[in-house]
Amino acid sequence: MSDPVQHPRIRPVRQGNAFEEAVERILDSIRLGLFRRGERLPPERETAAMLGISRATLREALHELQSAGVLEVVRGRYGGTFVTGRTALPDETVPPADPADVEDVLVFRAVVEPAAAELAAAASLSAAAREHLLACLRQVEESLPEDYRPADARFHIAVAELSGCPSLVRAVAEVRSRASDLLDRIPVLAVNLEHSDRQHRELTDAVLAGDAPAARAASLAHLEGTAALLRGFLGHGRRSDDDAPGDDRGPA
Amino acid sequence: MSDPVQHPRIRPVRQGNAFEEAVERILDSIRLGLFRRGERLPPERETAAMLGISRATLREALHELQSAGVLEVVRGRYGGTFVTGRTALPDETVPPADPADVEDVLVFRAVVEPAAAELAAAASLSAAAREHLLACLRQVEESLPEDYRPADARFHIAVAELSGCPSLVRAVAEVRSRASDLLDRIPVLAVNLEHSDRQHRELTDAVLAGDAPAARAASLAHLEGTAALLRGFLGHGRRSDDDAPGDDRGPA
DNA sequence: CCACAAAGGTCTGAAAACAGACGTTTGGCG
DNA sequence: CGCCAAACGTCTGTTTTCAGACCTTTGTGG
Repeated sequence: MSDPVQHPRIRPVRQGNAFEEAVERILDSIRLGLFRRGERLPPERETAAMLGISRATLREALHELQSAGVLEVVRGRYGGTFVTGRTALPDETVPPADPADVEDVLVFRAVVEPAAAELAAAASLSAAAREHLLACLRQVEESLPEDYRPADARFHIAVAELSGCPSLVRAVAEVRSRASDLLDRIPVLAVNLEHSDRQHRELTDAVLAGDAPAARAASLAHLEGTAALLRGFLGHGRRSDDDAPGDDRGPA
Repeated sequence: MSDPVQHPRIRPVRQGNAFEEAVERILDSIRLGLFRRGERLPPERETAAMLGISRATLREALHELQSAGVLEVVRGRYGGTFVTGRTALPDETVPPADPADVEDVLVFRAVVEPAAAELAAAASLSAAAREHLLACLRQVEESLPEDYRPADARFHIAVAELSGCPSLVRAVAEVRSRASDLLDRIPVLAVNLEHSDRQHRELTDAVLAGDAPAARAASLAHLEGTAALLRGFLGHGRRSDDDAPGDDRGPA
């Protein structure tokens, strides 16, 4: 009763505690490469304001992350909350993935990421923006395998940022976080990284060249690898082409 | 400092009270035509669970909506919480729209709605699903002008539901709600409705025919009307074509 | 007429979250 | 050396939210 898809707005206004949610968000940001090893989080008051929670609640979250070894806190001037690089929580259990959820993530991702790439290519980019994109690209290429995922995520979010559409950036970041959760459940093959790097390069070139259709196509192609992997390990193998959005890249 | 787009995951875990948020969500659902005049909301316990809040908090929200004349409550068996049709809160002030937000809504909408239409067309639809879509279409066509907006929203959400991707449905519903807020700020021209109805018919036909590219194109074309309207009244008139996503509908 | 089902109505004590003032540590600068 | 700035650290009282038991209303059906 009460199919949730029939009530898309009647859904949780919060997921669990403010405190747990804060832990998740910060961890997410680290796992997405938005805060890197050695970097400092914004001051507590600022972070609390960004999260819309009180400083007391934020501090609970920071303590949790601190005792998990994810963050280190330094007092005094030029102090702050620093990222260690560790990203595992002690109590993390990995429940089996729901195939419907896998499909949802993959489809939604195939909607928002290519669109973001297309918009990024269509936008007029400042020199600084171009440089930033290239920097993110280099960092993926130079990252060690264990740091690959965050660098990769950060690169893709950087692309989305160039779209100039904040809602789209949020959507990309969120779906990517969900995808990462799923990817954590399956083994990583180093062979794929090189292939991935090539695709990143293509995507970057298309964006910088202002070639929107090419950027869209490159993004889609890049997603297909992950999609196949996840569907193979976690889904029920529904791989017909006709549920892929944006299949207008082929001959019309 | 701390550009929000740089921290897409560090954003409010809640917007205001649970109670206010609940009021918003329910009102949203009514405005989106997901609950119609005379319909009954799910039982309090169920709604509270769906919203992830306690029943006490939900009841605060219901009381607010009740005293605003939006809801009517009937006790006893076959009782429940019923929608009156009124959708205005007493204290609603309309702050000027932020042009950046207008642009964000329009762009994001142009990303998710055409994608949803495309997926809906590509999906294999049950007879019931087809019938539901047609029913929603008819209800838009038959709606009185003052009920047009909710019927219209419901139709578009129905299309999104056919995509089979819950995240996409949520995204469509949310962005449509934001767009409605903006549309409330500008005058409505009855002339447009007929045009709109034609486009709805085209979209429906494409979806039912399984013609994904046509569905995408129809959806995009339909959005352009609203987009032009909103940009004209509220934006700063940036109307170059090259920031429209999915412009692959024209000759490549 | 009575029991039951299905809804809303009420109450209470506990837990979570908040706001905001105030304290402490540390490094730079004059 | 002493002051200041910019962080984190602590505390207190209040408000919000929760969980869950229990009550009341009302239509149906035996």
